[in-house]
Amino acid sequence: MTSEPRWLTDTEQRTWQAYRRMQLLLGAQVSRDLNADSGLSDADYDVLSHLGFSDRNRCQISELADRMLWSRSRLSHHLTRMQQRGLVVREGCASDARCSEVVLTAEGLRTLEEAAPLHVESVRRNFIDLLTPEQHAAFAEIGEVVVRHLSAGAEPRAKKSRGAA
Amino acid sequence: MTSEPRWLTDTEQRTWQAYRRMQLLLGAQVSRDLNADSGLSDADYDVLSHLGFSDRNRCQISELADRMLWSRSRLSHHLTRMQQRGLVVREGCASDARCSEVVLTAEGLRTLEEAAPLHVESVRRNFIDLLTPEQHAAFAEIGEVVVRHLSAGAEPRAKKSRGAA
DNA sequence: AATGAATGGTTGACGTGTCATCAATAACGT
DNA sequence: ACGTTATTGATGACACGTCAACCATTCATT
Repeated sequence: MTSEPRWLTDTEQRTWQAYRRMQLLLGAQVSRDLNADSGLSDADYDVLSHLGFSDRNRCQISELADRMLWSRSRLSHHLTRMQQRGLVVREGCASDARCSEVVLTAEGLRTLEEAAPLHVESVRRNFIDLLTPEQHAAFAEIGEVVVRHLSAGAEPRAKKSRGAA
Repeated sequence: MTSEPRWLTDTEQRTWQAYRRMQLLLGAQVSRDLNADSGLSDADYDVLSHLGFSDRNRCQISELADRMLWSRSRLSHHLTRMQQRGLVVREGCASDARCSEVVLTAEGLRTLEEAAPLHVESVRRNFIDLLTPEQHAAFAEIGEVVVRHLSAGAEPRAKKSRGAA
């Protein structure tokens, strides 16, 4: 016999339920806002945002996927769609013919700059501003503990930063 | 002029990032475990679980959708797939010919009972057991605050429990 | 009883995410 | 130089969620 299964205590049940419901509702609300405000999906915004913070608004595809914790396939599919909408373009890479880069188009940049403040407001309204400073600290701490635990398990996709390091 | 956009402070940024990453990684890990252990998706487990806690392992479809915070359409599609796999069956309702009920099959029940302890273990391993009791309390509190805020916005789909209340 | 509105549930089309696979290219050992 | 292996990225098939359209039934009003 393996050890008796340990069910969740009431307190633990409460924590897990709270998390699941928060995740569901918060995600839905922020997505809804984003879409209503800017016509973007969560995924769209993530891509635009990551590119906006990248040097010269461009990034190699694999690196972008890694930074976003997305699969390459998912990113590739999504970029195809965003390219069709004129938000980004792919460009070949001179030094390595296998590589491609994505770049924000002018429209992509404009879209991002329009969307960002509204998105931030939504995040504030539905989450950030609901928490006391103490709760911020506590929450961030918890999140980081969990992320650290989960990142430890998955070996970090041998990042061969050629050149530096 | 609308007011100057308030960006997130570093602390707030940290909270938001922690949340997003935790959500991404934790969801992925728990899903992976569930699928590896029991061949079930998150959605599958949720349906089985809700039915398992229902009276006589059955539930009216709309009510189930409401309890799960799913759209009727989503549930209908998913039930079709689960029915094809033999986990649940639909049955008509005597008192109101519009209604249908879903019932766990014997196999569905067996699957749930097999999956549940493993799933609980996964949740413990990747989340619950990483938190101190104080963190549990803090986290649940935060989650509930957010859920309360978000539920307040959405008016609650007038539930008219007719017949067997 | 008859009409129209509301409710329960299904369906199809479409966009998206995952997985396995593939072509092209690079890196490496001989 | 050659062949082998790893890596980058794209693609097709499939599962899933959303949205709008759609029947069937029931309720409300007359």
